[in-house]
Amino acid sequence: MTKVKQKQSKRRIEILEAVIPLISQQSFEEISVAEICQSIGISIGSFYHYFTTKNDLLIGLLWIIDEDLVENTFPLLTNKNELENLKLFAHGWAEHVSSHGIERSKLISSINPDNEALAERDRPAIRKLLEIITSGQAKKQITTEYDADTLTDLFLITMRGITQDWSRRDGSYALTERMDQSIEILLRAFLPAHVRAKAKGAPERKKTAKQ
Amino acid sequence: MTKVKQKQSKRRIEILEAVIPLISQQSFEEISVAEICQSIGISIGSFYHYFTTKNDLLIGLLWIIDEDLVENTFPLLTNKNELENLKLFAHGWAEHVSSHGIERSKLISSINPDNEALAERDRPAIRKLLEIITSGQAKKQITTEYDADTLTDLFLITMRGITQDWSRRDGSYALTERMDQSIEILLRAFLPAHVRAKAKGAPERKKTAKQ
Amino acid sequence: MTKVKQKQSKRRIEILEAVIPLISQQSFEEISVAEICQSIGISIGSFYHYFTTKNDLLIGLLWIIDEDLVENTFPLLTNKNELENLKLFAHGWAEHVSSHGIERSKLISSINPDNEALAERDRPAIRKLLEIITSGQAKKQITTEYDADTLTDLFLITMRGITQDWSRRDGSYALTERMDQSIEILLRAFLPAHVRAKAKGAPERKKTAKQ
Amino acid sequence: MTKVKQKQSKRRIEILEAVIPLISQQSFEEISVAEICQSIGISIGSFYHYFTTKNDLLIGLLWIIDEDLVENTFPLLTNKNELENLKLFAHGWAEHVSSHGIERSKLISSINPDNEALAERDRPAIRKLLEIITSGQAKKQITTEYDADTLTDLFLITMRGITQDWSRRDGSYALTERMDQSIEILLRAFLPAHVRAKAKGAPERKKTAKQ
DNA sequence: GATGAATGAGTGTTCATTCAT
DNA sequence: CATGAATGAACACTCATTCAT
Repeated sequence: MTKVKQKQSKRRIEILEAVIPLISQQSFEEISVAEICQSIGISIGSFYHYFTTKNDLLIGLLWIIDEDLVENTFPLLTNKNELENLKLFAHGWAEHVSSHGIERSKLISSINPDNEALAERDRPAIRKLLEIITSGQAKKQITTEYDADTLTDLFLITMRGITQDWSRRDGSYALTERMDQSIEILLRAFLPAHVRAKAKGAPERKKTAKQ
Repeated sequence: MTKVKQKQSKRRIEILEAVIPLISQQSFEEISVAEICQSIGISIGSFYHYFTTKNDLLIGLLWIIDEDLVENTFPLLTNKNELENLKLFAHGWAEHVSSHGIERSKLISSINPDNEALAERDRPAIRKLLEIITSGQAKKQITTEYDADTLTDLFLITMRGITQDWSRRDGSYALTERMDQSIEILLRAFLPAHVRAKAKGAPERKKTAKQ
Repeated sequence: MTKVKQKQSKRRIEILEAVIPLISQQSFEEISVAEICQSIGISIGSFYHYFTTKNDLLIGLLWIIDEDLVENTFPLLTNKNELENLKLFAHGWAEHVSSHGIERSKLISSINPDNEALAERDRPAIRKLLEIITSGQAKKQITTEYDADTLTDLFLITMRGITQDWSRRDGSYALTERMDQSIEILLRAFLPAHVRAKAKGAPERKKTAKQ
Repeated sequence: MTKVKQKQSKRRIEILEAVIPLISQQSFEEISVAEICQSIGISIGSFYHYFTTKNDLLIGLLWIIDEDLVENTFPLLTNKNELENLKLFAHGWAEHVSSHGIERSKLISSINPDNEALAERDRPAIRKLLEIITSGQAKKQITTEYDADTLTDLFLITMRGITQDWSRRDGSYALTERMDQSIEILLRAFLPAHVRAKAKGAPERKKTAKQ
């Protein structure tokens, strides 16, 4: 992260922020470097001064998008009940994704796995989730039948799965509602045995947000 | 479906089957029509005799891949306990995916939602899952606190999420084990209230299959 | 002509006649042999049985189009006044062209001069015109200040020029009216000196048919 | 026009001028972009840096060819007798065409009428002719039995017809002589009634320039 | 730092023609 | 006579990247 951070000169960040809106309509692969440069008003030469490669731009984009998530969502996770924090986390994630357009959501999921920098993308989110779940297990709010890593992964995978489904369907339904409901169901599986016995489940039968 | 089926001449299917192994190494978008033709030993002209477009080839590929899944997995789902059938379904799906290489798995998830043929891809799987879950609810094996559509979607999304995680990580862990474990956890959320009280969860603490 | 005629088997003519309507919308070059075959319901193999080449088809097309002109226009040219016959000839030509669509008109003018058969296309028309003009000169109806060949060429070139202008403008005006008027003017130049002195020109001032 | 003019960078014009000789041998449609680039020694990438499309090149070519005609022919049209100016105009046109090769002449006449830029090509020429004829009518040198537009069109169509005949026959005769003679005859039709009476026509019988 | 002209391999696709059956 | 699968050179055009100024 530090290495990446050093690279982020002021101008570079300005360019990144100018590029982000372009990704709302066309996919990253569809848009050419020339188009990007013309749209944001810099020369191709300048572009290649700040980014070694088009892929380098992608990394930069993911970096600032992530920063955004961390800054806006993490501070909210202060609930005593860690299950609530998990719900808030998922809700914040969904809001973050849906507020930035489908293409950007696709951008995030279109990971080129060759790239180490990209593979590391989710680290802050993973760490935060792991903290919450570990804490929840300590507080007996979350089952200890499975270890925290396992539950973290499942939680993350489910969030990503929901997000992808939404972008596959071109954002045709309300992502946050859908996320809330799905996570509510998933979290039934996170309850410890003694709580599960008393749980009443969803108060009423609900239809999916998705049409 | 019939129209698609009519198109599937013997030679066309031969070509499709010859193309599949090529997708194990490079992504569909990375591989050019010329490369495909050279690899499988037909002329470009012949290729365009059987496929109107490169995208037409993609549709054809997804078609036979789906057929494969349906033929090999669906007949196994004969358990009286529908929760077991769900586990078998997910297991069969994971086996199907992992036995065919990462690239092919990526192929499946790289859906271009513009394409109706592709959008319909999951239909047989969705219908089958819906049947199982509906039947499970009728048999009081699955919670009725959420409707069958909602649960089906969550199940499908989780399966897809797991598969994608695996291909994102270039198949670096055993997909089937991972799938089995994750689905086992998810299915805790599917239990009806009266069953949950008695459930004992996982018999012993397990580490994730993923390293 | 005889050599060409021998080639014209019954089936060949049937095919030619089936192809003609296809040329009304798309140009000859735009339409592929495969499309032609599909449209008229023969196999590619059959096509190449009757035509050695796509260009061979073109020659055949021009041949029957010409026949049409000869059959429908020449019999009308029986006026005593040869200037009237010239007008009738031009009028018939214009009707012939405009009744068969712009693309067919373009087809006629898109002559590939490499091709001898095509170069000879206009011969019957030229011969007929030459007859009329020669006769007109003999009858003192047409000036003898220029020889018949010269006048014939000018007449033909003007007719073709008018036709081309019309097809260049995608048939946006009435060709026959335009032809009549232009030829009327041209024929003023064909009058012998003693007639010109008495001529009154056009009875009234006219606007061009073309908008 | 201004927009087009702005596009004409120095390098672009250099390329256009380098392309012109290539069109003397093969038709524009026959020559590929790759061939053009190789012949004039630029990369395909460079070509597409200056021309958005192969058709864009065509427009550019017509543009500079027209400029040439205007610059070299229009200044000569200063005669008091407008009929003489018409002859000079036609002569200049013929010289212009024949000095630039048949293929270039074909290029000019192979107008794709979809293209607005191309449709406007003749405008300067049309306007100039109209001026001459209108002026000639005012001076009683040209008949007023037909309006200036009609006569202009006929004149232009005849010139184009002659040019096309010449290029159809692969430039096998002297275009300028042919043009002069044909226009001389045509202009007999342009004479006002009172002049026609006195006209003596061609001083001696001439054979067509064309063999 | 900034520019943008130059590069050229690569793309998906077309199509007249051949020929074994 | 008839078929249609097979061919493969050719096409217009794209685009990430380099580098001299």
